[in-house]
Amino acid sequence: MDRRSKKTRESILQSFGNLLEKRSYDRITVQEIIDDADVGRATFYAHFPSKDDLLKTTCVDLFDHVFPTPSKQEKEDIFKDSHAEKDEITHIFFHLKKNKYNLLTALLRDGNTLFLCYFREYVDRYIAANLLKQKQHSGTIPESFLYRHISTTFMDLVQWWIDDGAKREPEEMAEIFFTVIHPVL
Amino acid sequence: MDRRSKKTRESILQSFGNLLEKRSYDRITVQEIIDDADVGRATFYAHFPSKDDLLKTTCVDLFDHVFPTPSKQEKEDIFKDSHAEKDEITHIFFHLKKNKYNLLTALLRDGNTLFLCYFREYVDRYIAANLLKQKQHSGTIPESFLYRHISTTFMDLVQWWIDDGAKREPEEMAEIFFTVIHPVL
DNA sequence: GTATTTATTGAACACCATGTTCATTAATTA
DNA sequence: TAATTAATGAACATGGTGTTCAATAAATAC
Repeated sequence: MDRRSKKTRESILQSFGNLLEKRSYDRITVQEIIDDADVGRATFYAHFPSKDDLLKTTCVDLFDHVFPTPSKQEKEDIFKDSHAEKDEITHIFFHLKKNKYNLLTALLRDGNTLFLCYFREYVDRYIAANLLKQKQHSGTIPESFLYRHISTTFMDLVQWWIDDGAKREPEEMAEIFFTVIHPVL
Repeated sequence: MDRRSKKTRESILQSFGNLLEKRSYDRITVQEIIDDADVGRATFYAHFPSKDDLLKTTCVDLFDHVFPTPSKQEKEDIFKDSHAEKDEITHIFFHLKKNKYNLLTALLRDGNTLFLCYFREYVDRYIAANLLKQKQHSGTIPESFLYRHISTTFMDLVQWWIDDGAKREPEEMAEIFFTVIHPVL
């Protein structure tokens, strides 16, 4: 890719991230972004068709770092024991704290509907791929609600953790998650 | 109150409700509301300082119908057994289906952040007042997350129920709620 | 090194939505 | 009947999004 394109794109994403830490998404204007990124208006729209698209790209960047795709050696590990499951969740909390933590904090605090949709998309996929391997049908709880409930609980736990300053250790968070979720599994 | 004021106000709220069933909140314009309600622009702003304020009024109207305030004979019932708790939740699901069901469906489908804030406000208050009477401290789960988790689970269950067409009976919903929640209480 | 392609620029523009103002008119209440 | 209160609509200020285009600068191909 052209060096100019790359620089422009990254400058926009960077500025957008900075601004998100100061203002909620709705209250950030394209004008502010391009002023901060120091690019022309037309340039912005050459890279991103809309502000919402910029948010989308940001979310994809973010979550692709956080939720590993089970592609490589892990593909062999289809039959995991429940210990491995806990390690998986612990791992996610590590990632959440390490990669783009400020950005995630800003987006969660904001609570924007679009962002939450992307977040849920990734969590749903991740939970389905890693936590629902073998399950017996519980009596009272409809399956479709159960799946949803697990994703929702995970998202809610992340939000609570970060609201609290992400002070607790990843291991402890995984522990809490399974304490809440295991009885219904 | 002046008959004119009352009529205008109700006409606006009615039209807003109608429109919410067709379009998401963000995509409804004040112009559409006043066209449908057949009132002047200045009149609209004499009644509601902003579109967001109209949403707020709508939410308050809605939730005040759904979540009963424990004011009258119920004040005596402070020491409820767990059977009464289940009846309480059943009761809420009845209300949700009976009162302004279409409006609620529209607002939930939309998923607007502002609406969800009001929803959570009411749910938090309700759960705190009716479900957290006597509780022993569980070991692993921090109390502040537990409270939040119960509210979130309730909201999520309502959303799932309504997405599914609210086909299930209120009693069944209360059953599901406690099956999910009781293990952590 | 020159030519060609590709990206950036900025200013002007069209568009649309919010919320305000005000003088006029109509309904309500005293 | 007089005084108050509400409704009206058109014009307006403001501020945001996204587009266009001709000019310019940088990157790449030859």
